[in-house]
Amino acid sequence: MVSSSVSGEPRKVTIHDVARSAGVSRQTVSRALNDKDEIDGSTKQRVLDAARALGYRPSRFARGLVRQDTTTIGLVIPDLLNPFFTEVAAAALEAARARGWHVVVYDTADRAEEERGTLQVISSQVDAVVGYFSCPEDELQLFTRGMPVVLIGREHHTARFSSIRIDGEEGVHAAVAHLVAAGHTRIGMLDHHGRVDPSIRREWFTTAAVSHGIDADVVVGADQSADGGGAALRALLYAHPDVTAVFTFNDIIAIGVLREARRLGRSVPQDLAVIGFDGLQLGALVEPPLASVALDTRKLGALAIEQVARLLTGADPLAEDDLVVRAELRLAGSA
Amino acid sequence: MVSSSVSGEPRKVTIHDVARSAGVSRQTVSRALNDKDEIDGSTKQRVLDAARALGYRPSRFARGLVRQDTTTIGLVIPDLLNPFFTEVAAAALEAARARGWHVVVYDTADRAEEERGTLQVISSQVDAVVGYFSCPEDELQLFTRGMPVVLIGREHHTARFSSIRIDGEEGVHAAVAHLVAAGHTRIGMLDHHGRVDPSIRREWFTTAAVSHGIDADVVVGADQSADGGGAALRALLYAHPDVTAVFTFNDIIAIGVLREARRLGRSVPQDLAVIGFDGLQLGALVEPPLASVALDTRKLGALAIEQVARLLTGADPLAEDDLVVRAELRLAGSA
DNA sequence: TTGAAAGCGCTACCAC
DNA sequence: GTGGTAGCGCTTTCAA
Repeated sequence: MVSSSVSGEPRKVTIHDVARSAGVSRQTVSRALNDKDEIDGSTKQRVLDAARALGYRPSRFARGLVRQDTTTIGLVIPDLLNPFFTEVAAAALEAARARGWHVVVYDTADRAEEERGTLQVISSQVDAVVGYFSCPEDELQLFTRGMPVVLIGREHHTARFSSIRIDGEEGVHAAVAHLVAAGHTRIGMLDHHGRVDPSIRREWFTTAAVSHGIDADVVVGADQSADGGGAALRALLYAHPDVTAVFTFNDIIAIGVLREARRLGRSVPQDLAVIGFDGLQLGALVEPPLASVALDTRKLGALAIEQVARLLTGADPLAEDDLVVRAELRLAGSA
Repeated sequence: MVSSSVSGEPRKVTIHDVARSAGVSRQTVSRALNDKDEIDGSTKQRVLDAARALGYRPSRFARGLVRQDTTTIGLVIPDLLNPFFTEVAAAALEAARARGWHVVVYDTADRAEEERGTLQVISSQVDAVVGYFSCPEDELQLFTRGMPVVLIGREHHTARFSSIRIDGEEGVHAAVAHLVAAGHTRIGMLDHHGRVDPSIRREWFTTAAVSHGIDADVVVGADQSADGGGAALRALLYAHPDVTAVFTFNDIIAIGVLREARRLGRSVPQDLAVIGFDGLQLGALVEPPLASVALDTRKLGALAIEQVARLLTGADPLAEDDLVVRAELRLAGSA
């Protein structure tokens, strides 16, 4: 039993209803609403009044169907509250706006489940997808069938999707070189933890440390939060009291380190030099300002959007070599 | 002269093309793509192959037209990089996701021009609008004709639009009371500047100060940035060297104050107590942690979405009294 | 200035 | 299991 007109659920007002109510044809309504010239002033007013009275709003689907001129892309972010992703999102938004595109933002809360749900729903809502995904490529491909996809921050390029790779090798090398030149011989790293394998950022650190002839195994895992950074610093200093410099997986962790160092009575950078990774704007707000192996997040977003544009129009996509953002050491008070 | 098939611009592949290519009808294509049961496995595969070969992707407009079940709202934010708006945006996204809605995010870069452009374009892309607008109501109404609109953070409710009001009166009163109880008699405020009239937050401060019998005119304008906060603190201390406590327009400014105080050799909270406004998560990252008259940004976002939902379904909208988020004093290391 | 008709690309509801 | 037909709500020809 389906009673069609229960309370609430006001049936959609269409252009037809407005036409009837104003005593004109649908085309005339369309003319009035779209500010066309070929319409009498009084008729137009009458139509507009009727439309308002009925609470009419044109269907964006019907309209989009007939004049297909809008591009909408989906931006998938693990956590908008994480400043790094905020910066990437802002950059992508800006680049998209420059092209007149619309961006639907999805925050997957860093959960695979949400990621899947987003993928399900996204394919019928956007023309292309940009963002971060942790799920396997097979699954990704399954849900995005044929839709252009650009992954951000993948460690390696993949065969099936375009991706923007982050290359921090030189930057991390420069960071370690700087610390060594400043006289540090025991440099610790606070890697992220929780995943099984060590991060690629740790690999960069290891390579750099080895090439400078210093220990590369003074590493402790940290939760990716300021609190996590603080706790990890304590653990690190407990295990290796002779450490005088720290490189961290990212800036958030580094900020926790700065805070914890102060609480421990260690002054930065005299007693402890700190270099983060990401180059967040946030790093300038703390005291001392955070040195960091910095990523150009705007370039990250712009590149992703550029590649999507090419994929969408069928133009030659950018080659892998061009889809790279290199991190650069940016010195500041903390080192 | 219209040459229809210039290079680039690949004409849209429709379900019809796929049907022809696979030698089936359009309905069968539809069935294959939508995972319906009533289709032979091999047929399905053939259709899927054809679709992929042709690079077919269903039109979201056509699809949306026929099964109108998706709600998309536009979220308009002045600056996504501003942590406060980031928090509001994240909250709105979360609330929208809980309802299965899509959210198109527009960053107006705090420019009236962009705001207008966004408004122009938004009306044909979303079912409702939530967010911040600085343009006059007339203009707003012009562009949003009939579309539900919920304004956030307006100082007063308006007749024409729903709005979520922020009420910091009690919170600011509590902040001043706390400072007075701690023995402070000269409390400065760093207001935002750039606008003509003093902010409503300043009014709250004034009221609270007067009611505690202390000067309410120790006020300096600050740019809404950490640097602005630092500069304003210097100006404030220069003009009023006896100030021992500062209340700021927002947390960003307060964080600049914290940093500047350290540089000036003033320890917080001993030499200078600091209380911000907003209650950003960011406040917990600095040292000492920032005391603040805190807003529940999640409630802000959730309320806005809730009201949009009511407007959209025709349910009874929330009354003005329910569309308020009250700020509460949250003490921390800085005060 | 206005109206009739066609069709955008897709899915739902029937027949077969 | 598959195909025809009829729309979804709108704008764009083209006639009147």
